[in-house]
Amino acid sequence: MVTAEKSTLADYAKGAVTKAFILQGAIEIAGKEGLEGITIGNLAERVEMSKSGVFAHFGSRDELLIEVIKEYYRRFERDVFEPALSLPKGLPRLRKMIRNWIDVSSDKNSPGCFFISGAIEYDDRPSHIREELFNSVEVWRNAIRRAIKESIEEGQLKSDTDVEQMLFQIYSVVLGVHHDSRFLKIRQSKEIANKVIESLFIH
Amino acid sequence: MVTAEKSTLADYAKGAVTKAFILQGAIEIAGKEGLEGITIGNLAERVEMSKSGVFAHFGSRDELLIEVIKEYYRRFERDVFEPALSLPKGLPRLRKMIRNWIDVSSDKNSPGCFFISGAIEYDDRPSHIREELFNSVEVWRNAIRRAIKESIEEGQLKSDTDVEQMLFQIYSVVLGVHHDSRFLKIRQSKEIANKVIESLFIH
DNA sequence: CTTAAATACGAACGGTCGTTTTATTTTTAT
DNA sequence: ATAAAAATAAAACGACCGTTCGTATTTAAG
Repeated sequence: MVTAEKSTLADYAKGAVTKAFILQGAIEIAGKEGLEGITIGNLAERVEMSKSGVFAHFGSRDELLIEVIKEYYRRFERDVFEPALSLPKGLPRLRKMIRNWIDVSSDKNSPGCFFISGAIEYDDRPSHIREELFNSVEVWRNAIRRAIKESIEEGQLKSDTDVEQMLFQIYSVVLGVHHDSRFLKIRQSKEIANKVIESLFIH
Repeated sequence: MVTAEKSTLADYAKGAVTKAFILQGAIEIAGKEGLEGITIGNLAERVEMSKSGVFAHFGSRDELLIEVIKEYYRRFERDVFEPALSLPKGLPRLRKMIRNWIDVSSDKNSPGCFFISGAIEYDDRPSHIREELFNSVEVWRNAIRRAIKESIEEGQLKSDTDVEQMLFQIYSVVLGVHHDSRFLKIRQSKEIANKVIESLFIH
């Protein structure tokens, strides 16, 4: 950083670190209580700051939630999508994407999948938060769509495979494993889910 | 009602009517905002009563929510389960149960399925509300389990059908149609869901 | 018709909510 | 080292939360 380059306010060192720390706390709260469970008060308590100190980093609760979703999206990309890119195009990659997704959705130590819990929380409430969530979900769905198409092109899925139906079935299975492992506390739901996913690919 | 029969306090005429009216309002709120979206305040406003007037019928917000779940369960039984009983045991009945369930889960004019939205709202929060919801869901799942078994016994499903896996697949599809129609606003999700359900029964 | 019980209301309680304002401390750049 | 900028805190705001209390109104039984 040499000349009179104008740097964004939020990108100064200390501020960015604290902000990341706050977002981490927010994600942890949302993992247990849902995105709507994040309040300035309980977040401030968790990160041991004053309410106004937390608040100042975001300007509003809505903006805070939007940044939480953005941060979650980044992590999702890093943990679920990108590791699958090391595998060859087509079914191997698709399979890995889904497996990773099932892992984060069923693992009780992770905060769960905000794409899933958020979809319920904001299904009937138009807002910027909903839009942010919706966009993230659409990007992810497009990634799955592409992987399905590539699997067809590679000849690993039947050529008459209905992409939208396949997407629906995959998405449904992950919703199922999220539901069964988190709400019903069924331990073997992950195994069943993976078995069902395989059955989608075989015939 | 003739002699000195002792009747429950809550079952006197006027009170019961008002209570039912309040519960109706509560279900409508929950349909839009979720069960956690029900507050004594917004409910009182909706039914045009005072907060304390509403409150007196239930004694606590938790008890109100529990009664909302119980009322929803009764309606679910009446609208989803019971109409299927007129069809013969086995696949016809099972098919009808699932179709009805898909209908209430995807219809945007209905409040949606509390078994599904509630499962997300209370997945990590132990409480009496969660227990009530959990029990309702379990009763419904047992009804599906039984219908699957009867379909096997009638020879309409393969004899080596894995009941728990079939239940998982059915439940997942309904979670999928709920998600796609309510959050993503995909109109044809109901048709896809029904198609997938049929594919489960065919082979 | 009277009277007791059931029902509903209005006001207030202590809390928490998101947010604003003012002041103080800490960090960064000169 | 000093001054500007950024970060944090403390206190208070009006709004709403679930709940309690005392009182009035409505209902139903005698």
